[in-house]
Amino acid sequence: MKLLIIDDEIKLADAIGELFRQHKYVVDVVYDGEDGLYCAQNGDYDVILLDVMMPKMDGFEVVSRLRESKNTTPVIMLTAKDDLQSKVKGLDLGADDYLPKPFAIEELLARVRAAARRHSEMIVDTITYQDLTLNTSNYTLHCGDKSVSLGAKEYNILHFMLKNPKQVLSKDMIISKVWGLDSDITENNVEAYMSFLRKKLYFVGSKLTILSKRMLGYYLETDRD
Amino acid sequence: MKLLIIDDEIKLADAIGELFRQHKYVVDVVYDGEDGLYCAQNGDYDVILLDVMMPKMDGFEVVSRLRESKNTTPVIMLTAKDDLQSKVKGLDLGADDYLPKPFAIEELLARVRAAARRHSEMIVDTITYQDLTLNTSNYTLHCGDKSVSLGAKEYNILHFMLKNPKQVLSKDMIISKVWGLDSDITENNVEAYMSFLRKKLYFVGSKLTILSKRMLGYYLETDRD
DNA sequence: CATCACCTTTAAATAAACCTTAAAAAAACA
DNA sequence: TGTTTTTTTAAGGTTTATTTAAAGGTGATG
Repeated sequence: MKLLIIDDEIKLADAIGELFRQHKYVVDVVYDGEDGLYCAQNGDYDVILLDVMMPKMDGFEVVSRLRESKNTTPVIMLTAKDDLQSKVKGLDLGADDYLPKPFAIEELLARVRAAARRHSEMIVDTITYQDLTLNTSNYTLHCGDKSVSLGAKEYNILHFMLKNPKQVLSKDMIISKVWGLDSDITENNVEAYMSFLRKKLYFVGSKLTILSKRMLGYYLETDRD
Repeated sequence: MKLLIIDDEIKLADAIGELFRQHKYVVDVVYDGEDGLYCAQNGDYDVILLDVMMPKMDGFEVVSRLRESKNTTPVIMLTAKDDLQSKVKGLDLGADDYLPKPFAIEELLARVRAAARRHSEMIVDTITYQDLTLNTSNYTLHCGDKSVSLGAKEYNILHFMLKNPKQVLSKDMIISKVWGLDSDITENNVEAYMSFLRKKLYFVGSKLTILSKRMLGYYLETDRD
């Protein structure tokens, strides 16, 4: 659990930080909006606690810019103002929750937990082409109800091919993509991996096979054709 | 609903007691910190109203000792002081809310209700995946009728894994989540903790094991599979 | 149809990644 | 304070993805 606290009231910010550390969180504390925005965009936080009234850049602007940059980390806004107007403004700009100061410590803890829980509705990323689905979060290949686990190199190669289907990919291209430009890997290496991958495609029962075009490279295609 | 009032201003304390009795609460009233602590530890209250400034033992000490003894009954602190410092102090020591005197009757009633509700909602605070249950309020791991206590690092790592099951989590991800971005922790550190956690999973008899994918990371899976 | 260049597959070797453990250091606790 | 627990460091042993190598295919070309 990783938390970012952005508040210019240094003592309060530190006290909250300490509180969450006692609750086993990893906590970063910054004291103004600019630093806050920077951290928010570059650290991988579960929740951000954001004060509204701050010098340089206020909380509204921070949350607004954060959302502009497509960051979806849950933000709980903290403010002395209890008025409906700023509450609505904060929520409209993309905040997830709103807690007027002074707040009860248990409530803060609870809201942070709740926000983190809501957000961690896991996103499983996949790439699909024809009957193949490559799960990019656990490196497995699915086809129908069968699946196989792929090694790092196998995964990278197949990922490359699935992202460029119908293209003939040369061994050089594959080498530079998967091993990097300056590697003393031979083309036989690619050939060996193609063999491994063919086995796995066969194993999961895909209609797709890896075919080669002499001198040119490899591509995916349905086998009876 | 059972309420404990601890306040050395006898008339005020009795008046508040009467008020809550009118609202169907069961109320105990005591007039100093020592008696207050004794009652708080031995009675089963839903909420405790605690004055800060008292002879013998002040409110800070009461709440601090109460929390030391692992009692989690919600405490609302009452005080003449409206300053941030004593507020933060109270909250840090484990109080749940803070109400400066003089206060509006309606607000007091509302806060007591809110505190009681929150506490009862908060009793179950666990993450479960398959046969594992991680208790997030005392950092223990349960499986069937066995359980183990986890250290902070073990807890954070397992928490991260339980929240993202079926995902392969790289060592980098784990390091930045658990130790923070700028730490000079090595990957071997993560490996060591995986070993500790594996022992504990085995100890509680879970069907889940931590598996690793070379070059990619770690994930949870049932062992026979 | 013989040859050559390229491709495929497999099995064994290798080196990098991973695991475990012990012990030192640091932090929490009492 | 001394004691215990947790965290970090370090080292040697194990595993396994990756690489190498070598033996057969394949098909285009003369």
